[in-house]
Amino acid sequence: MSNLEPKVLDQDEAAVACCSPMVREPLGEAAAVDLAKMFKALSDPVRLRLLSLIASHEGGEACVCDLTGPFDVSQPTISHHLKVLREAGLVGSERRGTWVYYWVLPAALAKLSALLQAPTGESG
Amino acid sequence: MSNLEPKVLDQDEAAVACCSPMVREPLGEAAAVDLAKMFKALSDPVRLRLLSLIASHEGGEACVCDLTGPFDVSQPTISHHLKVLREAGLVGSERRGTWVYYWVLPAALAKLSALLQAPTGESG
DNA sequence: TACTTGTTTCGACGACTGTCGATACAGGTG
DNA sequence: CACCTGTATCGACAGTCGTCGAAACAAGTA
Repeated sequence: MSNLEPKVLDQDEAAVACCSPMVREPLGEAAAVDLAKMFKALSDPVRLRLLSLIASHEGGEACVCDLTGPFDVSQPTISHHLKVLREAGLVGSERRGTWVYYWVLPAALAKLSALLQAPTGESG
Repeated sequence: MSNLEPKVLDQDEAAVACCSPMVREPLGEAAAVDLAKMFKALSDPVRLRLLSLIASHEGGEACVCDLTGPFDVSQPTISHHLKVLREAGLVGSERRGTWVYYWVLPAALAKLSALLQAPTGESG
């Protein structure tokens, strides 16, 4: 098909897609609510470090016992932050015997990354 | 100088660079604090829509008068959110006569986008 | 069973956030 | 000057968030 006529994207379509750069088309209200939850999960320094600690850990996953050491906050607080990351869909978790392991869900990060992609070469 | 010897990245350097994917190396505490502020600015649906509305607006910039219409919140609230975006370094603004114009700072978005880039092909 | 270790949940507290109406400020017009 | 429009700031309020200690739950060991 030709693209002679300009494509018209309505808000709903942007909301469903929700993965294309936000600089190209306005975000729908529903998509914004959904994405805001993910960004909120990233809006705390401890959670940001937790995420990168998990992602960069050997094997791509880390036990909670690996994650409590590097922080000044209590272990229940770490557990709380991990729960926030999990409920935001940014990490997965599984119990194996005594320990609970967490890993990053790459698709979620990629989704946010794509959304923020800006045309730096053109307008910057 | 040659770069024959392998480069060693310590935490401090990661904190300064703060633009490489967080999945490769743990984020430093200072970098995490800095980045969390930006993500916090993105953690509200109204601000997310404001940002995409500004970015996708004709000419890459939008007057505040273009931004108050699409929302159910009051004008002072929009002004507040724009201030948050500006103080987070995500948008720039300038007064021209009666109107105030806002535009997206692409480098900031690119910085966050790069940080979130995940190796989807390898581990996902 | 009792005990130990790893992890989550609970309840509480202070701090921060999003929202509003009222008000102040900036700039154009008559 | 007075007046109007566009935008930002102020002060207040309800709701949310990050944190803690205490307690509960999960799983292994003796």
